[in-house]
Amino acid sequence: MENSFLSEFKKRDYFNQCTNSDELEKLMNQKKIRAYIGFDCTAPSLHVGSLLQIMCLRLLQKHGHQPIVLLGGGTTRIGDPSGKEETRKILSEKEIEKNIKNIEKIFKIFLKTNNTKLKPIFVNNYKWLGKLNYIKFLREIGKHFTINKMLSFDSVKLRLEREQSLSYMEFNYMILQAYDFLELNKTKNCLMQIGGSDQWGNIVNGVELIKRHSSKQVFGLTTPLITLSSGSKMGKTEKGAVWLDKKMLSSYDYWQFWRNTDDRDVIKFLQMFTDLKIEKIEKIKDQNINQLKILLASEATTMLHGKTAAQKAELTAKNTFEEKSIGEDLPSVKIKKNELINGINIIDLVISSNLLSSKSEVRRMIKNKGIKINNEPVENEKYNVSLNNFNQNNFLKLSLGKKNHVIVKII
RNA sequence: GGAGGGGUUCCAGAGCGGUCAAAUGGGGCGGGCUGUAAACCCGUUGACUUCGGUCUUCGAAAGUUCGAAUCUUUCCCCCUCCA
Repeated sequence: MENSFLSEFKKRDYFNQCTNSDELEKLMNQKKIRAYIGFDCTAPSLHVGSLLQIMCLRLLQKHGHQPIVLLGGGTTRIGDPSGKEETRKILSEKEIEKNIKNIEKIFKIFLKTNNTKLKPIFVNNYKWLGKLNYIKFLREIGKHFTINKMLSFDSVKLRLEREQSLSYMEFNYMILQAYDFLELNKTKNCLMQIGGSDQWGNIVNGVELIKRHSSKQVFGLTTPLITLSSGSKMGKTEKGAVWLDKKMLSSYDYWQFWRNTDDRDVIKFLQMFTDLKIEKIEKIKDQNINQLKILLASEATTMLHGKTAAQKAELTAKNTFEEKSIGEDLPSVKIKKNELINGINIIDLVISSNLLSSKSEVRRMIKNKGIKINNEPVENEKYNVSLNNFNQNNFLKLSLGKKNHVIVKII
């Protein structure tokens, strides 16, 4: 019989590779298991690039399996060479600890549950990696790895082929990740590791290490690398990374990110990043594409920021784009009434509203008709904004291009 | 350790004494078209400006020169070949 978790995993296009599909299927049909994914803690938050992995953990939960979230305080101190062309900067201990705390919050939102048996288990590998004894480690763990094989892994091979230096420290990363899996297997009875396709090598190492060291069978499962139809990487926009954190990216901007999905990616994203049933998506997939984008945006935003925030974002978007009026969820800046008596230069207003940071750029935008006040392009950089520009509610809409709007309020 | 090649604006990559804030391509941004999409077309892409200019940029520092991204010296970093 086909396993429900794996079957949905595949239907939603999360599946890339598995170390042993048949056996895993048997196991997951027999009992509920624990599986883990490791996350990098180099940034103060995660961004959409990690969302697929988070969704995998949600899916585990949905099918009654318990997720383990490994926040790699230890491995972040080393740096994964997979897919990296260069050694990346090493963060201070303090920064890493701070990042871990912050990232944990994200998981508590996505993996919220009342069932204590399914609550995510948080582990920090610094706890065990931090106190490793080098000699003991080499004898117990190191002996299971051959250099010959390690050299053949893409993460290492590519770096060497390109003749980019790979430090001994980074070279050890894969061993440490394998050791993490072993440790989690021993202490938490973790039977599976999931990861992006770039983690395949690292995951396989863990599976093999456990087989050799403990003679147990565990599994590895990877998700595909999501490529956008436009060819670029998922999760980057003009404004930078799409963070999964209100403080770093507002719920409105998050909603907008999904709303602006390329037509060709909409169905795929509905499958991957919403909880909508596959059958339902199948049914609605020929509906108006813009309606589907709104659905996608609202579903994705609800999951992270809650229903209220999602509705607010949707309403604001409707007001802003369809009715060209003002939505309350738009960012706002306040301005003192007495400053307006003599008028404020348009350039200064744009700068103080944080739409742009350089005056030259504002001038350029004005030349290109990219700055608008209440939907009217500003024609001259010497334009003065005065009380006349505000509506009866003391609001004014200041726009940069079509998508960036700020409400200016008089106080 | 020896011999060569190189470090240029977000990236790739030209320039090799003045006409260089630096070709070209990519990316970004803005405008047009549209559907807050894609494709396409146009503009723009160091900062400040009283729009005359001014200031800071071509690995770092010092020097030659009226004048340097371009020449010299020292230093730092990367690559190729030899040992």
